[in-house]
Amino acid sequence: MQRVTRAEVAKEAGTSVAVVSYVINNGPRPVAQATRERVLAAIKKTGYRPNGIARALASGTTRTYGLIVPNIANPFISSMAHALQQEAFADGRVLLLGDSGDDRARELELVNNLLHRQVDGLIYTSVDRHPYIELIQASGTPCVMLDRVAPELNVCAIQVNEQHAAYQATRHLIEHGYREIAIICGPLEMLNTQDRISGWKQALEEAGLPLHPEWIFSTDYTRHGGYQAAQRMLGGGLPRALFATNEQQAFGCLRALAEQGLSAPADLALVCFNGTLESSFNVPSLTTVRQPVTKMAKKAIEMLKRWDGEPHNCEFAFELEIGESCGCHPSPHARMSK
Amino acid sequence: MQRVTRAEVAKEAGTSVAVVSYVINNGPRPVAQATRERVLAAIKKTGYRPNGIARALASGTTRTYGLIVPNIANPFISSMAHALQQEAFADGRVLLLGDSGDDRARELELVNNLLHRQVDGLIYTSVDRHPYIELIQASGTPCVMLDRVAPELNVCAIQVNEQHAAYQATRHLIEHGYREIAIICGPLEMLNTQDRISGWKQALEEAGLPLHPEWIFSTDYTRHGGYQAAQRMLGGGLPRALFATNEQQAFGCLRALAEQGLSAPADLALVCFNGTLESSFNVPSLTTVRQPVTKMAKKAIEMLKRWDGEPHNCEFAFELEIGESCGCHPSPHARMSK
DNA sequence: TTGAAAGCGCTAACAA
DNA sequence: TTGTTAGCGCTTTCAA
Repeated sequence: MQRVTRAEVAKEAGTSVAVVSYVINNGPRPVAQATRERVLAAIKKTGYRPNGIARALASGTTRTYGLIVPNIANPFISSMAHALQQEAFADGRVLLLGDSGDDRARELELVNNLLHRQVDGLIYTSVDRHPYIELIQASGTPCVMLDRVAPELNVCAIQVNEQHAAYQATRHLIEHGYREIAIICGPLEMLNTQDRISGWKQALEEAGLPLHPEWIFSTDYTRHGGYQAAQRMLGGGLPRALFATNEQQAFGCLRALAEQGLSAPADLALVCFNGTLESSFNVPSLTTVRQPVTKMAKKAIEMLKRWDGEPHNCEFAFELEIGESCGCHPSPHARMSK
Repeated sequence: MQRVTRAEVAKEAGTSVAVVSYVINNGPRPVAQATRERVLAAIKKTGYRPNGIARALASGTTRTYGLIVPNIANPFISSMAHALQQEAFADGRVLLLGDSGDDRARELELVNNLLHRQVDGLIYTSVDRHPYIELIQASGTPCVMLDRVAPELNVCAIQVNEQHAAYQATRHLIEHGYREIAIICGPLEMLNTQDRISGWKQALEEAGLPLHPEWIFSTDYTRHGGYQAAQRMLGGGLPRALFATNEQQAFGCLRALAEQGLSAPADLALVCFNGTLESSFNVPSLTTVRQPVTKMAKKAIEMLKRWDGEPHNCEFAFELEIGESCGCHPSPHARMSK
């Protein structure tokens, strides 16, 4: 296994172990050019590799961030994870991945696990937006939430204003002239579900449009959830437009529609939340609220680096990406039937 | 920060530090019931948390596996990562995520980085299937490849027989009666591209069908790649059927078709490789080669646990999931036009 | 059943 | 500029 240690390199180079460290770390002490070269030669000759664990123990930093997410298989989350890893690596760190599998108990285990591992920071999205903040704060570990959490928890968070985004998305449907606008949303007890519903409501009320409570279809944030919600919707009077609160629900919904011979935007205009590249390539492409994933990732890492223990809340501007599903652009389907 | 150490717990409990360890680890020595309770009380009182890094240094195991992938934002890969994390966690370990960002140089950095971190094992998919095996073997770190690699590299690998899968997928199109069958594939220098092309060829030759070299559309394994390849394809004489060598290429292709008012399976029958849940929910759903992700993840972790240094190669059975894109089932589109 | 103490491989303060 | 050495917090052997 990993046999060679620093002592052997020092012996080989005829120096002390400290000098070997100075060479490897480019500090904190200067090393004479000649000595440095002897050390480098010795390292090459022995095939020495510094032991990251020993280093972490002595230096007090693991050069590791923890990332806790509900489910890495969600494309929005994996694209965020991708961006975070790129940023973290630029900072010389790698990510310890904690995938809760949409399970609250598992999430708790992961929080504990990653804290024990002395991560230098934690980037955290809770399964149900009831995060285990006390644990993290008690450990003194820097932490950035990637979600809205209850304001009374004094935490750092990075997010877009989801209520406003939901409002804008719904506004967009209203500006199309649609008057019957339903919503497929996540579990009602989740804070972000509540935000998105409330943005939707606000837009409807402001426009003096009917707000049918039976047009709130709560379900999981999954394709299957969207599919089932849409089936329930199809069982009643079909609204003219729909706001789906994530991309996967939107796809599930489109599938359910198609199975009844219906499609967007012809039969139901659609906008959704947190679109990824999938939204742009889908047929029809989806009109969607886009979060600036790369910028947010950059900021998250920066907040961990400049940690001061204060609860900063950083809000990012979202973008409403116009696709074909709302009816703005002629969709390929439409062209097809020409 | 993390103040409390084992020494304080020992003092609080009036025992030695060793006993505290015995209690925490349930061994290797038995501890008297009364003592154990005193220790547990002391732990609770002081809020002590074992330091995972110190533990790793002393015990020689980090309880961590490294995962190196080309890009976590690829849905097939993220679903594999999800499954791997679940399995690893059941084994008391977490994953260090190394996302190469489709960059070969970055991949090398990550391999080195994770090896230095003394991961207990490595699960590795190379960007271009030319993995840095020597480095890993030199470190003695257990490693399982999730890809076919050159047979002369003596490594552990888990995979489906991609050539055979490509053959079966193409056979399926042939059995539909299609005679003009193109392929959108990845970069030609990649081993898995070659395998998939060769399965496609084999099926065509066996059936005595024409094999036009200009019907091999090589591109990136991305949506955009598939999109561009399809545009090139549309510029020439359109084949009747197509085998896309991953799911993202298939989606990109469908998009390009739609923009010309064409769709699958009516204008072009389509099968693809490595479908995920997206394939099933897409309209039309995709006929696709499915890898048994969960089983493969289980096996990968097991191989790392039972590491013996021998180069085992473990082949899994794939499944051809029939969707609408090949023309087997009436597609929602078809129904629509009824 | 428990205590003392020798590492694990490195960082960095202190001395020279 | 370089060498010596005391930790970092834990595991585990050796003695008691």
